[in-house]
Amino acid sequence: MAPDRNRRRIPDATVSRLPVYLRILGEQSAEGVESISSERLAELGGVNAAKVRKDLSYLGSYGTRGVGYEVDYLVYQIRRELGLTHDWPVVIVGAGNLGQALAGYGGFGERGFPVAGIVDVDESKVGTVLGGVRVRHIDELPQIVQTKRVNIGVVATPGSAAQEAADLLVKAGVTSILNFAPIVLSVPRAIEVRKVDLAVELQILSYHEQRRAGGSIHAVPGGTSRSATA
Amino acid sequence: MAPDRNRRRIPDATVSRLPVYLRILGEQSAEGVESISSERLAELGGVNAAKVRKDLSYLGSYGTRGVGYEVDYLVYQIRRELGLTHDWPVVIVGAGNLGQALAGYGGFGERGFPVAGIVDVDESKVGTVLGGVRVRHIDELPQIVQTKRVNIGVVATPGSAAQEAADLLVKAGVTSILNFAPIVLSVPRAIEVRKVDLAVELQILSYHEQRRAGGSIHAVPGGTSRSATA
DNA sequence: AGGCACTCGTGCACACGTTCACAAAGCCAG
DNA sequence: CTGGCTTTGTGAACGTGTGCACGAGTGCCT
Repeated sequence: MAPDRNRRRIPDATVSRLPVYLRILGEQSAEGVESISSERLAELGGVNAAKVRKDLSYLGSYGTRGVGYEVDYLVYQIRRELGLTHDWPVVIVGAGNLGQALAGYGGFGERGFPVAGIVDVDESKVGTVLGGVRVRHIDELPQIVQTKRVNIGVVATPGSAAQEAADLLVKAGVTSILNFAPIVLSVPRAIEVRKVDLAVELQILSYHEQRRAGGSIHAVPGGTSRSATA
Repeated sequence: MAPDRNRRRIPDATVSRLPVYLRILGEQSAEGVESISSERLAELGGVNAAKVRKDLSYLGSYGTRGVGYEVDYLVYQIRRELGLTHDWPVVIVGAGNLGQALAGYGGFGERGFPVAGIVDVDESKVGTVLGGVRVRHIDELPQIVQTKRVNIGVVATPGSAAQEAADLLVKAGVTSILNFAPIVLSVPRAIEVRKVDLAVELQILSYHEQRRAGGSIHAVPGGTSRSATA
C-alpha cells in the first residue's frame, strides 16, 4: 500500500534543495532584502531559475508575478514545510574524533538541532564534556531519547560498531538516523536513514581526477589561474 | 555527436555507488570470499540486484554467467576505474573543529587520501600537530600543493571564509574540492566540487519527521511575518 | 485608463535513472 | 554430450528530474 494521502508530496530532489534556499533567504533577510526573484535566488543557489520556481511552487503559490517572492514570508513557508518551526533535539552515539567535532560544532544548535546528549561505550570517555554536553554511557540512551523526546539519532562510531549503535537507537525509539559510519545500516523500513560518507565523496572526486588525467598518470600544469565568477 | 569521446562515460549515479561496492568487496575479500553474485552484493549494499549488474556492466563484462563475479578481480577493476591505483594526497584548509577531526580521522590515509597538509589563517593554530600533521599558515598553501602534487582540497572553514579558501585552493592549482562549509562555492567550471552539509542532511530528516507527524504537532502563531532566523 | 515591462507558475519535451524480464552463457551431473 | 540449473548482461518500459517556452498576473508609468 502507498497511502500518500497525507498531503501533497514534495519530490526528494526539491526537498534536498529547500534547505539551500532557506539559508540563502535567511542571509538576504539579514541584509535587509525584502523581495527576491527566482533568477536572483537561482544565481545565489547555483541552480536554474526555472527549477527554483518549480521547487517553490510545490509549497504553494507564494510569489507575486512581476515582483518576486517576499523573503521573510518564503522563509516562514519553507521552515514550516521542513518542520523547522520547532527544535529537533538529536542524540549522538560515539564520542570519538567525529562525535567530538559534531558536539563542538555550535552550528548544530543554532540551526534548530540541539544536542540532547552524546553517548559512548567507552567508560573512560564518560563524564568528559564536549561542547557543553557531558558524555554519558550508552546504557542511558533510552532514557535520553525518552526524556528529551529525541527523534533523530546520529551514528558517529567506527564502522564496526555502527550497526549495533543503530539497533540501539531504533530500540530507544528514534525514527531518523544520520549515519557517518562507512557501512550500510540495516534498519526497519519505517526508519529514515541518511548517510554521509567522506570516503565515498573523495573517491568520486578521485574518479573525476583520474578521468581528467585521461589515463596518463597525471597532468595539470600548475599556473592556469583562471578566476571567473559564474 | 558524443561530446565526451575520451572513454565510455559512467553515469553519475553509478559512480556514486562504486565506492560502496568497493568497500563491501574489500570486506568480502578479507573474509576469504572469492566469488560473489550480484544478488548477494545487492543485499549487502542495500540496493537492487539489477542495478548492481547494470552498474558493473559499465566497467565491462567482468562477471561469469552462472557463477558471479570474482571478488579480487572486481576490486581491481573498480579501483582502476575510480583512479584508486595510486594515492591522492589532500590538503585541508581550516584547522578548526572540523579540520581537526578530519586530520585526526585515520581513515583518510588508509583509504588512499593521505593528508598532505593542513593550513589555517589563525597564527595561534600554526605549529600545532593534528593527526601527525603540523598545521601550517595558509600562505604556504601553494607550496604544499605543488611540492606534494595535491589535486584535491578540502574546505573545512566557517562559511564566511569558505569562498576565499576555495579561491586560494584554485589559485594554488587544486582541481577538485570537497566543501564542508554551508555555502555554494563559486569556482571555474573546470573545478569539480562536492558538498557535504550536515545542516542540509538534518533538515531533510526533519522534513520526513514533520511529515510523519502528519502536521498534527505544529500550531505556529499565524502572525504575518514572524520567525526570524538568527 | 491603457499599455508596457516584469516575473511567476506550469505544460511539455527531453534526459537521466531504475526496475523488470528474458535470452545468452557458463557449470555440472549423469 | 545433453539437459537442467544458475547468474550475467541488456533491451525495453517506466518513473523521476530538468529546462525551455510561454501564458497569466501584477505593478508602474504615461
